[in-house]
Amino acid sequence: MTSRRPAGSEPGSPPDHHLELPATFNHRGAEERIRRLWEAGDSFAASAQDAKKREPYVIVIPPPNVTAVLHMGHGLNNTIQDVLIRWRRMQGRTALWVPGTDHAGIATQNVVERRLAAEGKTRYDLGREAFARRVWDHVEPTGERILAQLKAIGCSCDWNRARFTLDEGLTRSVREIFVRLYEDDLIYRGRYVINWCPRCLTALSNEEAEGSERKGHLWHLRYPLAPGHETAAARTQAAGAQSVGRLPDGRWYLVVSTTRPETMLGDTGVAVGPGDDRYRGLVGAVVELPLTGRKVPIVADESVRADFGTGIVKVTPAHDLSDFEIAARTGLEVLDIMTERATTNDNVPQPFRGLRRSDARSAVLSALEAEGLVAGRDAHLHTVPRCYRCDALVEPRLSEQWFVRMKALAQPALEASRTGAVTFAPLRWTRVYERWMEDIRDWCISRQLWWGHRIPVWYCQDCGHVSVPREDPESCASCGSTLLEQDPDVLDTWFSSWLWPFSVFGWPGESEDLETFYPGHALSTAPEILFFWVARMIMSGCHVMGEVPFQRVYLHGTVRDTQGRKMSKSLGNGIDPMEVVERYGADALRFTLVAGAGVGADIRLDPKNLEAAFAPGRNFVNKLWNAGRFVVMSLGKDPVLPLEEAAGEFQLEDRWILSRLQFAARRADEELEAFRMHGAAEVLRELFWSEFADWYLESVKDRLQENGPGRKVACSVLRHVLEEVIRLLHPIVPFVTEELWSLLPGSEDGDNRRLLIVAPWPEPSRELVDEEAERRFKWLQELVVRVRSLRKEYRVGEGQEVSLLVTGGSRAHVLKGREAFLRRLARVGSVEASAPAPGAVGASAVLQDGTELFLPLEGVIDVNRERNRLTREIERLMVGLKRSRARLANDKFVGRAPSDVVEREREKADSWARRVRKLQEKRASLEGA
RNA sequence: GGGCGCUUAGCUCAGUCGGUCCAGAGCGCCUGCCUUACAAGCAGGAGGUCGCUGGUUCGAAUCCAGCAGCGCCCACCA
Repeated sequence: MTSRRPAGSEPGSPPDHHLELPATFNHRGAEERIRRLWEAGDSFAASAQDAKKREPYVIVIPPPNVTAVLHMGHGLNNTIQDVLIRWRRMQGRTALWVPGTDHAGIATQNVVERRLAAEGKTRYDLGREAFARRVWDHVEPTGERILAQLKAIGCSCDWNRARFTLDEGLTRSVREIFVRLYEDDLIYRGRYVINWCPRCLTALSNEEAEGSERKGHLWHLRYPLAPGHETAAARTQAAGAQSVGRLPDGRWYLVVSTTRPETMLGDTGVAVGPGDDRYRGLVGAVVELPLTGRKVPIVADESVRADFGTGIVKVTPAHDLSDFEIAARTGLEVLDIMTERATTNDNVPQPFRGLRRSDARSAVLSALEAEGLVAGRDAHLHTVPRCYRCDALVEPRLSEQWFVRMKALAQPALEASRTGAVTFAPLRWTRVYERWMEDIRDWCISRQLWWGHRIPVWYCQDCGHVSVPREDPESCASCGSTLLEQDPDVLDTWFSSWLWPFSVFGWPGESEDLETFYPGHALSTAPEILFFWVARMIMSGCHVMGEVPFQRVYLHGTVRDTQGRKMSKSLGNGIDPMEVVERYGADALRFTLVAGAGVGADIRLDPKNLEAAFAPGRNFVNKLWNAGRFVVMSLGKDPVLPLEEAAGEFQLEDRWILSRLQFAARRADEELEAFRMHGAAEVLRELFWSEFADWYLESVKDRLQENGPGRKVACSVLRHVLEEVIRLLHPIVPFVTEELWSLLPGSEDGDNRRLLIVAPWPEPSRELVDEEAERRFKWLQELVVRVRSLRKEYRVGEGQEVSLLVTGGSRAHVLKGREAFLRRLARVGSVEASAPAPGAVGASAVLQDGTELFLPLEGVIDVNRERNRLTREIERLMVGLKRSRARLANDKFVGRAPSDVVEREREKADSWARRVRKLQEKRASLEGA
């Protein structure tokens, strides 16, 4: 067998073509350069023309908010999308990924308002137009940076198609859909109790008011009955009701319970349950509302439950949704007591005007207290709604707003899920989606903001005519007056996002793009916006385009810190993806995220230790780079034999790795198909690292030193497998693979003169699957590992070759001609198929198929010394073991010591006993078989 | 109040149809190696009653029931 010698040291050895490749992948230099190559090659662009030749595959990006730069959640989301897009592109699809950003109404306005506040100003100081300019000034650079960041992590979007939800085209889409829905009576204006954020000063949709638990009080208030209704109260008390009584001045009162006493100023009635016998006599009576002196009626309503509080409820229709509904059913008046100009609100008695909510509460309570009308209070845990953008307590408030009628829109979207036209991964989200759709409520879309799409509605100041036109009107369509005023409000930011899958392709209006690229295929996003966005896109898609906007929805997990908290700016536990890209490279970021996140599973990363958090990706990329570097250097400049021509000369390891490659390629496809990106990453890591690098490369090193057919065949396989591995890994780690691709010498089909990004995805070949080779090689692997293990056990250094006796089993013949292999991988000098001589000293092991290995150790190690060492160690252990056993045999110890101490003692003894047994076996093997 | 999810090695997590990938990976740890691809590495190890209790089955991490702990979503009990 050829002994090892330095490459290029004599004629006949491989050409010395030292390529000066650095030992680590220099991501800082390479990524930018590779990105330019991709862009110069127009690799990301996809046109309707292309799609005629190759079937399209379309993803529209969940447009990041222009409020701020990207966080790790975006890193995960966009890596997932890019993996899908790159994979499909290599499969030969016209892969189109449409990028863009979202104007994010409230969120963005808040950010800019906070900045103004720092300057001591409010938006009113600037006025509407100047404020809007100010927002644009913030949004434009941020939007640019977001797109640059997406590029930095390797996203292969068609950048020429980048859209913004507030750009001209999308504004047209918003206008068109608003007008259409209005014409179809699916948009209406009405006075309802909506969620009002008193900090953002705008209405919110139901979804934008998030429930949060809060400790508060349940107050019990006494409401006196109006003169003339005493008999009703007396009858009630006679019937045994506890919540009716008499004040010192003789007036009768009822006790009502409320968590928000200040709203009593807006009460217009009191309600009891219709089936509540205690209060049957009260219905129809009149209460004199304290502090205001208003006379309000007592009504019966089925929403009032007898078993909560006193079973009597105050009704404040303008400030509580359920009270509003009671009023609607019973005809109670609606009285708004919280207005922006509260100081002039005639509904509120003078002392309580112009107060904040919390001040109003204490003022009302002390006033009631003074009149002896507070019966008491209980601690109470309740859920209060908060603004999803600023966390302020949301106020239910009667107000005139625009709504979308959702029932009809939801029907086809619900159907789409039930028929499987759209599917969710993980599957469990299907039910969540359907339940929401089933009892969907109307969508409040008007916002009292200045940043967003202005509501396209004009009110005639002369005749009151309301017009909702496609073009801005000059005069009233009804009376001709030019005194038109546009609705001051803007639309919910999601009102533009929900059109995204078709608005980005130029809707309204026919276009080739729309025709070609709608519907798309997959959507990847966070489950938080399932209702806000995903569900609504499906509704608008079905309604406008008659088809769901995508077939598959992948809802990925959340990026959290080590404590499981969601990463957020306010907690300061975020990780800046750009910092990771800078330090470890985009590939390291991507691999870590992809490999770390199961389907829909959260991913935990330590923001305080980026080094550890991204080690999996960084290590992998480095390994990939080095294996690639080794192959490139080994191949040299000589032309590489096409694989088909080498086929006749394949060695066992060649057949093995080629077979494993087919297996991994097939699995990778399956995993990606099911959105199991982590599964793909794992399969490919196993193939590349544990099989190709750890075993195959080591197996062929000797052949590479030759100069002849053996080397040629090895080079051919080496090159082929690396090339395929690089293709398979490209969607996950695009930069380092593209770099290696460019370094690989020209392949048989010459297609690596093209960029890897557009190279074909490997097709598993049935012919290269070789189960026999896999079995044999697996056996060899086991043998090598056992020999290494024995060497380690008996401290036989790697500098020393051992000989090996092999008997039994069914595969010993596989060893024929594997001397070089065994020497390299296990430092085995010679192999003999024979039983050890009687009395031979050595170590033995049995493989799974029954093959017996015997490693003669005499002469290799000092047997006597090793035996003595073992004896000493055994004796040392025996001392401890005996003592331990003695304690366990002692009834006093077992009886009195705490049970966990006894338990630990048992474990200790067991573990000692095991070790002693092992060492005794070792010593026995040294005595000779 | 409803609904959903999670609990597997010290840590973070895979585990598809119940059975030779079923007890796995990465990180960490121990031991030995700077072996000319890679110390961000190589080789050899240690480490887990798969949350608990029952049940179904020839067979359960996997299916069923109950329990415990954690987390998420939805909901107008004032």
